[in-house]
Amino acid sequence: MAGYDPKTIEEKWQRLWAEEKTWEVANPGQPGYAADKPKSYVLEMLPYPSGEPHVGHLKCYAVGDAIAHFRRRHGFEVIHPMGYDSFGLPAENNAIKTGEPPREATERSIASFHRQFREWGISIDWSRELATHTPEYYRWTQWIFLRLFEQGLAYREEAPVQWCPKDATVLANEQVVDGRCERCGTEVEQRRLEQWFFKITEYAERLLADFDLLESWPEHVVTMQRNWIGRSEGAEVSFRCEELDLDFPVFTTRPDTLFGATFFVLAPEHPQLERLIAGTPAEVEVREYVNRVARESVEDRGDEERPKTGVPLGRSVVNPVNGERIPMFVADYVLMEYGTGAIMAVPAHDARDYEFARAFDLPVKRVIEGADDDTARDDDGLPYPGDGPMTASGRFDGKHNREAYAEIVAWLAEDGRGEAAVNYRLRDWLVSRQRYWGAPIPVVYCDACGIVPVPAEQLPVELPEVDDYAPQGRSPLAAAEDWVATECPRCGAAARRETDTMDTFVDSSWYFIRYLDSQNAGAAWDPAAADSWLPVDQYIGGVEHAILHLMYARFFTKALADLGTLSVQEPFSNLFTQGMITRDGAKMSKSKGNTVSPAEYVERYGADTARTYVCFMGPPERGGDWSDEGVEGVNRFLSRLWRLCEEVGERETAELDQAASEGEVRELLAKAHWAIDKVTRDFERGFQFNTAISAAMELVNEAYRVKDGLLADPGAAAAVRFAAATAASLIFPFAPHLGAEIWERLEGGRVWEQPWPVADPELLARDTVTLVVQVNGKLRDRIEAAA
RNA sequence: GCCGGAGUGGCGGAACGGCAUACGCGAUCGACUCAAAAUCGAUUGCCCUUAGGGGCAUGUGGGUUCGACUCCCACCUCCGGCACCA
Repeated sequence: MAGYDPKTIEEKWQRLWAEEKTWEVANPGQPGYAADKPKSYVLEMLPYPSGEPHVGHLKCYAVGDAIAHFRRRHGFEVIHPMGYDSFGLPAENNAIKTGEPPREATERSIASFHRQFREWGISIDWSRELATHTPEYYRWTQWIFLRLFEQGLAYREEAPVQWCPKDATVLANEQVVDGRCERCGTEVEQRRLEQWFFKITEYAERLLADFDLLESWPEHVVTMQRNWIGRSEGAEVSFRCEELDLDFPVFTTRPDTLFGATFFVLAPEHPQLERLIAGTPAEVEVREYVNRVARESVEDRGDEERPKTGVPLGRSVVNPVNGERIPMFVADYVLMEYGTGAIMAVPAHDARDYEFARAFDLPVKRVIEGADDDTARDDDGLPYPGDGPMTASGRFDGKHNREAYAEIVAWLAEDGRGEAAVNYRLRDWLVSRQRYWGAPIPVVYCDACGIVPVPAEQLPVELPEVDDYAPQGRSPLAAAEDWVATECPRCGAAARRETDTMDTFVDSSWYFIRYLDSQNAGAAWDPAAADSWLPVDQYIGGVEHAILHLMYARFFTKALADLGTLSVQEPFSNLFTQGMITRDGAKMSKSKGNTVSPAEYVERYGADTARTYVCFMGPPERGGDWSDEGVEGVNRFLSRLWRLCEEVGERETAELDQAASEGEVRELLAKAHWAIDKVTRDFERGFQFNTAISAAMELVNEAYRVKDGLLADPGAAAAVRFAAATAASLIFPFAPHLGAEIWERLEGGRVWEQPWPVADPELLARDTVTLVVQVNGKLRDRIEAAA
């Protein structure tokens, strides 16, 4: 009698799945297409191939694979693909450090990921595998770029951008965290550069509205995106500088406080600033201030604690509601990126304006009375951000400010002094990267024709080989002179290629569509394939992508739908975010030396143990601390299940019906049905795999309790066999090799071809309804009424 | 400051408003061993009691209910996100 030997079992089934291509599914029009089955697209976020897979990957794919298996056994045709997000900075930085070309390091890593995914026994349709760094893939990334360009959704513009001096590249706003580069932690600087942008702001409203189309996303992810988009309702109001005949529109969420504006502030980057100060006494001081601000780090500038600074311009604007002339300032607390880069300052009702007014000794004019019970902040209760009746506001005096709000906007709109407006915090997506290891932007610059898109038939614009990957403030591609020099596709004259590459988030914004038709050399995808599988029914990944990747992919889906190439508005109808695994309570990192190598555990305990453990640690959406003892515990359980199977496998067993009479045996059968019911419910309740696995453990424990002394009886042996087979069936989504092996030994055939077991309500009732013990009159009445 | 999420044994964590603490880990004792490992069995929320038994426990304080970890109100603590966004 051999013990549980995962190596033999796992190799056997992995070979079989590979040979039989068990998990491959066909598209419409292909042989084997399951037209009559409901479809389900189960997808885990594709890995970024750098080095070896870590436990985060193990958890993500173990959870995703369990979901895929559940869906299959609930009668769905499941598409479950895999690929690699293989462009990006780490491979390039490694190249700069070691001299190894990024392609080589990346492809080695991909090979390792691929091999380990197979060793984990993940049920992937490998015929659809893709890697975003291959010309076969990025050709279509470029194609999408050009479609967006045609629609005006990709545009080139000079803009102040976030620049990381260490990585020598610009970053998207989303990649700047606390004023630092998300990747390397260096403080970012501001620079003005010509860059490519995607006009995601045009979709701000739809990105917000279409949360309604989603079936199930974690509330906090939706909230994070909502905050990021940052929709504010208010009004745009024009203030006029009469001396220079210039209008300065401002955005305000508080048009009801317009009468309280006592000064006016421009951002240091405001384009009209130069005109306002040229030749005035303020000129020198303002320039110095602007230069000083420009040198400051984004982080320092964003510090709320810092005292307010600024410089008067010596100019004034007229408040359109009352004709008052109010002085103009430049101050760094006003941001060029938000609104119009200029504000009307209402110190009585805004904390920042109030602070500035105190620092510069400016008048504070209250226009909204506080409620009676308002506890004063300062001696006079200002700044007061709340509601109340209007005062010092001309014809609006005495009205409640909420009421006056709409009336003031309407009044301004009558003669074009202002109008209702909506503003977003969201900015356009900066996609240019002055880096080598990315998809080249498929554009040519011609002296005569300007920006010329590369014609579709000339795609892909292949990434050339270079020797030096180190960026020097321009893309390393600029050094590939032969490649840069080209001819204009429009007029044939000498022209130069764009040398920037695309942000890798562009690559990953559409990969889930390419999976559906990844071998298609003639198109990005076949619309019939996309229609048949999209949207992704269940998306699984880390919460760290809550804003970046998930919002970009939503934007792409909408833009592609508008182009007529997709028929869905949202890419992922259900999202599941798995929690992070820590070790000794800390985030794993190589520098801390607390990493866990999945390969090591798979080698020692087998993939089934490793996979089941990460699903058992706790609720999968929550994080958990890795524990070697916990792994042992799961391994113990699988070994016990194996032993149960071996022992019962040697016995004569009767028909289950004949066994079902005796008390203990009946109890075991009830337990099996309870476990079936529990695992099913835990899955449906949001992938509560930890408790589902617990139920399987309880079933095995119960089988052991019953087994001793009863196995000699063929009837009892049949019940134990039933319990073992049931446990194997239930555990299959987590430990597929062992589940398949035990099922084959006890029942014959393939467990994944069995429909998911359904609990017998009669046997269930026995276990669950006996719980009413100390019943009082009322409850007993209710039970009797029900019975 | 704003927005989310969470508070249950020594630990991870279970509980359609109905036996709180399932399952796992750890710990203690025992069986098998020359011994260890593995395996198997027993015990394991806290306090009191020789025992039988009793008392107290789901962050804190109230409320609804025959009955509350669960629902309602207030508060405390921790974690995550956003933050000079006008």
